[in-house]
Amino acid sequence: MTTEPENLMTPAEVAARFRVDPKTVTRWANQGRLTSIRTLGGHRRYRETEINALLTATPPHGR
Amino acid sequence: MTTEPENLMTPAEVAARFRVDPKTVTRWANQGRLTSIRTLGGHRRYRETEINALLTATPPHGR
DNA sequence: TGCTAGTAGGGTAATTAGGGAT
DNA sequence: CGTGTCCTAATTACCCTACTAG
Repeated sequence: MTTEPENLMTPAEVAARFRVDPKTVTRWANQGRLTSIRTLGGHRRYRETEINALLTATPPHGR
Repeated sequence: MTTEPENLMTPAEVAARFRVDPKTVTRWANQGRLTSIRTLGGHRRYRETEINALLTATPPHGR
């Protein structure tokens, strides 16, 4: 299927994952660093899969 | 739930817990001693659980 | 319809990254 | 060897008012 429904997240939800201000998420979207989908009223929604992919940790390489 | 959201801490918060300069926390991350997650702007966030684990006191082995 | 929380804007202050000298 | 400090550039946080989501 070419049109799979995506789980969307609100700015506040994305901000909570990254521990940043919702405004910062908006800035990322404006800069094109984040895919944003607009509601008819102009509010942004974000793809959950993309957020999870960007949320990668660098684990300690112990010792 | 296979992946639960992690509570993240800012460099300043981690530094306050350890009573060190934020720059020192950055060094720990660069050396791979600390797990770090990056914002899209390059700022680091740290896992609260990991910090708490590292904050465990070494009790005096009394007598 | 009204109501409340959240978001879009824009401006300005505070943090952070990175390097380098100590 | 580890940490704190100085510097500049970049990123993020907080302030406001108006509008949208539900």
